[in-house]
Amino acid sequence: MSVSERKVQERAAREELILGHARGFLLRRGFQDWNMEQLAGAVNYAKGTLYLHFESKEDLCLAVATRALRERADLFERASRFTGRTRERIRAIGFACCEFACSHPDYFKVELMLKSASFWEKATETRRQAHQMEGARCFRLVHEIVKEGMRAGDLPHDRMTSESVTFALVAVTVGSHIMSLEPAMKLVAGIDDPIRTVRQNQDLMCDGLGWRPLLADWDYSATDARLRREIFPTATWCEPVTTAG
Amino acid sequence: MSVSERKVQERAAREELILGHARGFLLRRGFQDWNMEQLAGAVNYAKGTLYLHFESKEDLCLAVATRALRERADLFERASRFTGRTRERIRAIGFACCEFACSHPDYFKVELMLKSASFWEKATETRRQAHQMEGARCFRLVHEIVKEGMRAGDLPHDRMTSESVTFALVAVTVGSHIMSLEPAMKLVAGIDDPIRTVRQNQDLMCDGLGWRPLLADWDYSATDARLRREIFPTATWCEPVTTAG
Amino acid sequence: MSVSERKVQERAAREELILGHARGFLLRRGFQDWNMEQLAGAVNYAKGTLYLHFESKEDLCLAVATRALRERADLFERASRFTGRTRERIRAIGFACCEFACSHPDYFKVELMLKSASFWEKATETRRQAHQMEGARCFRLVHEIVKEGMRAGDLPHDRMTSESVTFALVAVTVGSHIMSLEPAMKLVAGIDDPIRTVRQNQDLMCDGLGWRPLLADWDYSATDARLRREIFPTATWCEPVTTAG
Amino acid sequence: MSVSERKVQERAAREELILGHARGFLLRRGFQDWNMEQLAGAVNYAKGTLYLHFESKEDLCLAVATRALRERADLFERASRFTGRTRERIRAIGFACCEFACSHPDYFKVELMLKSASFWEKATETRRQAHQMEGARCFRLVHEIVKEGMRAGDLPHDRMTSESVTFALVAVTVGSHIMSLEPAMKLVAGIDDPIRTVRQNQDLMCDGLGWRPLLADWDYSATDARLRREIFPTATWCEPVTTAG
DNA sequence: CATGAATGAGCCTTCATTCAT
DNA sequence: TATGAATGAAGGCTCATTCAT
Repeated sequence: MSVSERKVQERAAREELILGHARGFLLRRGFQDWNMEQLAGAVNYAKGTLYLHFESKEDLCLAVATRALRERADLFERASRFTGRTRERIRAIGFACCEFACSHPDYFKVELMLKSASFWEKATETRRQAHQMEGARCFRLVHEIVKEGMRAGDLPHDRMTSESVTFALVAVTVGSHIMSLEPAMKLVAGIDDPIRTVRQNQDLMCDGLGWRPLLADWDYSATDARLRREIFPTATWCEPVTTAG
Repeated sequence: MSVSERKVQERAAREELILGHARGFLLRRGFQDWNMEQLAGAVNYAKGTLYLHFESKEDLCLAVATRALRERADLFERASRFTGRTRERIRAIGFACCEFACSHPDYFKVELMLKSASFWEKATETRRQAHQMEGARCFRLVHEIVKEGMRAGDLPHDRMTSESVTFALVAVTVGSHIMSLEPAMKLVAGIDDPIRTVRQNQDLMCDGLGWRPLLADWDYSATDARLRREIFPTATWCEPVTTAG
Repeated sequence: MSVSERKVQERAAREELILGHARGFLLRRGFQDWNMEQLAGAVNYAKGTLYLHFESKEDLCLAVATRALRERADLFERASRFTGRTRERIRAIGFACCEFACSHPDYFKVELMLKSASFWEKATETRRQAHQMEGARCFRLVHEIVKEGMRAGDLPHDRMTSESVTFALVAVTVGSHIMSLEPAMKLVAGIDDPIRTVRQNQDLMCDGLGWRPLLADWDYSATDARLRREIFPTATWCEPVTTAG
Repeated sequence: MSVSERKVQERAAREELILGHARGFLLRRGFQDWNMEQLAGAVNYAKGTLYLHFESKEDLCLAVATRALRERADLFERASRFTGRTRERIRAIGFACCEFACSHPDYFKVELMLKSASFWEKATETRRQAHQMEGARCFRLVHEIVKEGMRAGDLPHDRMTSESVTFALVAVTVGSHIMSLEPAMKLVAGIDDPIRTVRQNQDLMCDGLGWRPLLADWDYSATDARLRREIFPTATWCEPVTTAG
């Protein structure tokens, strides 16, 4: 029993090792510019061993994406436990977003890749579902807060559906992240701290949605301080001073 | 003379033909899942002929993207001629965005592709510059209106730089387009008209930015009607009735 | 008549132009590293025009080689008219060799190429024969002098056949030329004047063959002076002072 | 241990197999007229397998040439151990030359190919150096004997440098080999035994250089007999009766 | 006659995947 | 179970040659 247990553990550890290195490759070089041989070399296992864990290169890459997405959802979940007014709570999600972006810079590059290639055909059905599930989890966690905001009267509920509001928040976040990646954009728009920009845009969208208390009516730096203390005490990300308040 | 003229025209026509089919391939199958032979077959020319027009597959694909981006910039330019309050004018850009998205659904898929691969290394310098120029043109046209909004006092100028505002608008637009492509997202968020969603999110962002007149204070359906009449009389896109006003 | 004459002349001139440039390409880049398009560009005619003169790339290259070989044979013929003892006369051929090598450095590179590729299959039969004829002409001119040397008693006729002697002379000449091309050889053997080396080796071979008067018994610098005066007054090649005598 | 040993052996054996067939192709068809697929077919391995051994077609071909050159240098080395007068010793090298030519007829075709193409750019640096090293080894072994000949007073040392003498010997040998390849030359010069012709020309050159004892003053058939006995007992090449002595 | 656009066979090389050991 | 040698399909690109104008 203990032997088989250890085997399971070792197998999991190795899978983790592979995924970690694959993630590095994926972020740095995209999908084409590396091959399974190089990955095998990097993790110090044989090529064949990789195929004991993943059915194909696409399968492996999808696993990388899913694992990241799961971390993201996990962070969202933790952020969901934050208490306070609903706008404070959605802000916690935004914080989680940034925490995630910090430890996974360029994650969206990977995510984008999934949209174009023939990953989905070549990946395992199981893994496909796993990925969609994590995506749905992220959406749901935001959606819950949105719905509560409407119930609480913080957020108008007669203008838009809760789904549309959720979508708007997701869109502004994803868009901000992606455009931040663009070096030309950074230059031209004078963006020196991409993550802060993401948060700012989220704030603007919340204000636009009429989610109270508006930026002008509340001291969100206090919220952030509490959030950090209660939920993300070990946050790696160092938030700069907000000037927009 | 007439002969050489015709030749030039025929060459241009064929280039158009190639670009058109390449665009179709790109949208439907991404970059990997087709090859030059198939494209040659589709346009009914020989492989070598393709290479009389484009130096490499990457070069060709970049040309596809640039052509689309140019159309986008052209539409922005036309929209820029719209008169009225600055918020109305930025709305005209948003309208142009939608007009573009209508005739180029999935354009952003192509654009995203450019971010990840090693296109840029393998494409001609000329074409690289052409692409960046069109991108800059789009940004600048929006930026001009933002700056005027600030000058006119429609848009607060002490909270954010004009570049940050522009970036926020770009981000929400791109993000909305991209997320709309996601079938899962459509389903889960109940999005039936993606383009309307994009416009709505732009509106929300403008409100969030405090760009007056706010959605609640102005009848933008009248603006839209005038815009259609004066600038886009032949708009292919049929805007649904706005419910958010 | 005058018109058709001019046409013939123009055609010949153009063929000459093409051959001249092709020779340059062949010498500088071998057979592979240039294409018909580049050659057409260099001579300022269209690709198709090249094919009005030559049936294939191989055919063209063979023509280049043959033309050079003909010049070589022509020089040999002129050298053959030199009078004096047979060893002086064979020396005249050696002089012709060097004169040729001077105006066609690296000619042997081209000649070597002919040995390996599938030129012969792809070239016209006519051209094949032309090439062999010029080669035979060169051989014959040397052979005649060798035979006369034997008849005159300058060259032993009981040790070797006249053909073998001729072959030995050809071999030492070709070998010296080819090895001179080798940069490494130049370096290692300290060869600063390849052509002089060729002549020296020819001399050594003649001595080895016992062709009188031997190097030690005759003032060949006087022979050379007369040769220059009588046969090659316009020799481009400036012979260095012979030290071996 | 035994397993890995066998693997190494098998790998070496296959490399040998590939090189052998490549050599055949190279000799029979030059560099252009065959492709890697055909070679793969000939050795009954897949195309990809070839690339496990060699980085490119050029690399492979250079390896063929180097391997042959190494054998040549090895034979030279063995010949160098022959004792006797220096002219006898240089004759031993000539013998080695012929022994090599016998087992590698047409080797010079391959060697010539290396001079013209862009092999050197596309081949591995390692292999480039290996080739040059073997070439230098051949030259050095001859050079040593030449220098000793001068020291011993067998060879005049005031007429030519030792390097020039070495070069002359190399030139006559290479030239004789190459011209022997020419079918037309064989015919016209009545060469029935090319190798004997090479040796004869070497002898003539030695005589021309004044390397004692001259052909007329020494019984080299006795030397040859001893050479065969002491150094090349298993010589595959059957020397014909020398008529020139 | 001269052109040069169009052709398409041909080739080297890569690399995901398999499977015998 | 882990390996890594072997595979061979696939694809981008070149270029000699043709032929309609």
